[in-house]
Amino acid sequence: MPSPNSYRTHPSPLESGLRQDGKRMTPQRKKVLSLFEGIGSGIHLSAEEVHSKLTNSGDKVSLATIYRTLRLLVKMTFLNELDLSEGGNRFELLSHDHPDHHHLICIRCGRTEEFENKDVIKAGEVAAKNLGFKLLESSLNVRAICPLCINK
Amino acid sequence: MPSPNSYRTHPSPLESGLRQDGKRMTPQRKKVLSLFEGIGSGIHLSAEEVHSKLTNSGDKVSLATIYRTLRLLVKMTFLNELDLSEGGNRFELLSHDHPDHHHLICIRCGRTEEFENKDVIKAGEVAAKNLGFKLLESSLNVRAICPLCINK
DNA sequence: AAAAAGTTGCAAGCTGTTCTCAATACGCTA
DNA sequence: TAGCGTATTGAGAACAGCTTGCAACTTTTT
Ligand SMILES: [Mn+2]
Ligand SMILES: [Mn+2]
Ligand SMILES: [Zn+2]
Ligand SMILES: [Zn+2]
Repeated sequence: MPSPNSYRTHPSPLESGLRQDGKRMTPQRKKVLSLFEGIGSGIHLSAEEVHSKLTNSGDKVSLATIYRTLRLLVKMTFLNELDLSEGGNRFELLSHDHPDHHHLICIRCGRTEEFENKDVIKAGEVAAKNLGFKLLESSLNVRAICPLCINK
Repeated sequence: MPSPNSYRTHPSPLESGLRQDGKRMTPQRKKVLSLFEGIGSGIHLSAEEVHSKLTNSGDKVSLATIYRTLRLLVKMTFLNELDLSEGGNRFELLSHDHPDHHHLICIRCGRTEEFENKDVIKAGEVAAKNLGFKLLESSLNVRAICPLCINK
């Protein structure tokens, strides 16, 4: 009689995505994606932060692998990569309800808030069209000072 | 009889801006700003490019000084600093007729076009206001592929 | 079981930028 | 216009963030 573990379990989206591209599921890849999934959307982590969060929870994944995995997960559209300027790029879970949001960043403390705006998306589309460019993505970064940092 | 040079000439905006802050006018600073003024607005140069343009025209300014000067000129609002991602920040003459324009960047060849859009500016203002942030500046970067690069 | 192919960790390397510090230049004052 | 105090420079070391080469290791395929 087969043990419970011998039943083939449904492959996760990550696993099937990897498989159909000749790539392999590894513990490292699962850990990185799980971290983002556990933490939820709206959180913007640097590679270093991903590394130390995993390290702190006892999972050792080398920084090089973190970088490789983040790149892969972005290509696979599990994550979104942000260039908020100041101190390295950041990554967030790609949320399918808010795919096209923008960011308001406090340049003092780094606090980052999200917002959506149809006109901004339109503006990018119009600009690309007018000049005959094929649009990939547009991102609005608003640099500002948050209420807590204003009098410092 | 005084030579023509003995007449006190009007200090340039650069010079007077520097003076009132205890800073000094130097040939290096003048050269960097003149390069941008000569080249006109709408050109987005990296620090390396500024360095090699000056070097090629016989003016030797160290790269460290280029970086220091660019930072200074940004603080003095003669230049605008752009983070177009990919390969270093860029600098442009701050044009007072088009202070708030945005950029459409070809990710293949780096060609960068400018456009203006009132709604984008509004979007940044609204977002900052809603969250109680003090707005500094907002920039929309549209990543795209230009007509020349589309079939490559 | 062996071979093939993908992945990892480590360390070295790279790029863009800042910093350290001795030498130099600027601009005020006498 | 010589002298002085301070700002600035150039050269290179240092740094941050990220990528790469490679040997060891882990799947997967045959
Ligand atoms: Mn976000
Ligand atoms: Mn511009
Ligand atoms: Zn803040
Ligand atoms: Zn192009």
